[in-house]
Amino acid sequence: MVSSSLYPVPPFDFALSAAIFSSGDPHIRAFREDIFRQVLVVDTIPLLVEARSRGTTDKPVLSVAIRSDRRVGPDQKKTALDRVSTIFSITDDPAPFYLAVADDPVLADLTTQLRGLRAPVTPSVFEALTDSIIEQQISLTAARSIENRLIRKTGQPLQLDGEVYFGYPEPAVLAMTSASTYRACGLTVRKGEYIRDISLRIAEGKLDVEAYHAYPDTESVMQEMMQLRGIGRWTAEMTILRGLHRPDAFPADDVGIRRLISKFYPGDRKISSADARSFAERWGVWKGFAAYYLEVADILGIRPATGAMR
DNA sequence: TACCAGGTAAAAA
DNA sequence: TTTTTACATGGT
Repeated sequence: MVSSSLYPVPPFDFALSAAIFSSGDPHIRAFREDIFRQVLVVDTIPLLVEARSRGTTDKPVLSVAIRSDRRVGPDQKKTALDRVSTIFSITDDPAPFYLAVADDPVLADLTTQLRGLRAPVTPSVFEALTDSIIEQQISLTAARSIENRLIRKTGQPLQLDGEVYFGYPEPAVLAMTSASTYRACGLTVRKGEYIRDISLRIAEGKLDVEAYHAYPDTESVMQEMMQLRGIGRWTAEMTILRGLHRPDAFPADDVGIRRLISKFYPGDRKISSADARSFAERWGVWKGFAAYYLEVADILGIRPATGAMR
């Protein structure tokens, strides 16, 4: 076992940032008893990373243990640590975001109550993309159960201490996964086709979704992603927010986000996608992070101290 | 039981 | 060109 420390940019609240994984599958990715666990596949070797806080919100320190059934080299260790840094976006400075929403009474209060919360990022763009496809239309609970079945069925297993953990399947694996397997995991036949087609193009080297990180602006990524079958505006925005960690990606078509705006900014009627899109302009380039703070506040039952009307 | 839930592509009109 | 429909699971 290898252990290392990471030093996030403060303020960083590890327990708060990891809370979203509290209900996760312990053999895939979960936060239990103050420890975050996830399998990362590095150079085809599955590693179990265990991260816990050794510091405070203002002096944050993350202790990361890396476990495997094989020998872990220094390069693999570094890659795994980099991915943990990515997952919790520890190099982000929250200050500009907090400053930008200071004029919004609701967000100003929520960013105070949730100080140090980071929006988690998937270890790869590919993972954000496939998860977002699975989450189309159905409830998050239904989607999570389908995602977990697919990962257990196709992901790379890692045996440690009599437990079996699963890493997220590589594109090459999902490219070879049969229609009946996707269907058995609970995906629609069509969603299985979307994921398999995209995975195949990646495996063949005809598509590089990880390269989206280098694109200069969110709009250019959107346009490119929406050329892919199965990727509409909602899926592109969800993927960019969760996989690229771009603060300005805002899925205005999302029924959950619209419900959150209605809840935290009570108005006289339900809001449309267009309403949500124009409403979010108050948060400027930070609209995606703002939506995430609303979501976590909702999950944790946190209410703003001061009410605000639209 | 029926209906809705972080949509999308394809068929029908 | 615009509108309608099929899809699959989990919760209410």
